[in-house]
Amino acid sequence: MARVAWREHFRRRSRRLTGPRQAILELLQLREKPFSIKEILSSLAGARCDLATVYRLMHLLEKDGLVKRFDFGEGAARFQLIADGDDKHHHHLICTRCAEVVPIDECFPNDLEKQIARENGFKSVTHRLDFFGVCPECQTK
Amino acid sequence: MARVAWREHFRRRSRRLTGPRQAILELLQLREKPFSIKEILSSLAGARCDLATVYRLMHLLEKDGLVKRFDFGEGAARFQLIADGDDKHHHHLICTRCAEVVPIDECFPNDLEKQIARENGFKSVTHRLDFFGVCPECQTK
DNA sequence: CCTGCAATTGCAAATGATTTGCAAATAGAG
DNA sequence: CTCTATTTGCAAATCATTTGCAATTGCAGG
Repeated sequence: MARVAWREHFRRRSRRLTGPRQAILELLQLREKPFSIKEILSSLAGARCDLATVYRLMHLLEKDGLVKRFDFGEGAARFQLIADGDDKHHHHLICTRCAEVVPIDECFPNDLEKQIARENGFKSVTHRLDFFGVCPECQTK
Repeated sequence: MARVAWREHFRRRSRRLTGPRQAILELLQLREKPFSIKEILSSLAGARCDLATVYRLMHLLEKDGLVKRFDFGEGAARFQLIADGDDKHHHHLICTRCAEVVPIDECFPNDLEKQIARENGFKSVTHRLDFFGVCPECQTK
């Protein structure tokens, strides 16, 4: 999602593209890895802004579907800009060292999920599937 | 894991089977669903004990492999006694209403995991797979 | 370009989960 | 029954996240 798109997106919802917001959005699109709130804050060197502002913006972007929230079990959430058209069900391969996230299209077989639901009498069954490992880059360090 | 086994397990590690510990262990084995710390504390009606004691015991039991920690994304951890011999890789079907947990033997195909690792150059790849839905019991409420 | 006001921000205090320091209590080996 | 290392309770500390509120500031409209 490009700069122009934000302006559009924001205007349509009568949301203001303020300094902090622009800085954070620019930062988010620099890298495809999800950022933690702390990373965002410390990477905002010049355009420092408040912790609460970052949290508030992440909530907003998440609600608007511009950002995806991750929980890698680190005790703090991570956020990543959602690429254009990237709104289908898929999974992630996460580097446990650097938090790089690779989208994975392979999915747990749908039939198997239905079977599991049926066998146990559960309804509305969904699943969460993530892979954890060490990325090529981190293997060399 | 039965009462006798704890005593044994504890003694071997020179850990003391105190009042609070017994009460919590008894409670944990009452139900197969994982407990949150708050549930443990409030269910300990008679034998009330300190919050810190519960947290400390859960850490200890987790380290000893007597208890499994769950994170259902509720913002607080849950813990469940590990059944005898239940130490193999498996997944869970979790009721989003009552937190009941059903162990699931079906697993994400190993070959597919290897393939994903290979295709992306990742090493030491593992996965986390959980199913969420509404259990039979909760469907009737 | 200027104005008005609702949307935002910064700051500090509140929350909620979890952890920790420490002195008092106590299990259990001998 | 004694002695000591292990535990406990309590209070204060941490950490991530949220919230109240007064001060700021986009931006729609003149």
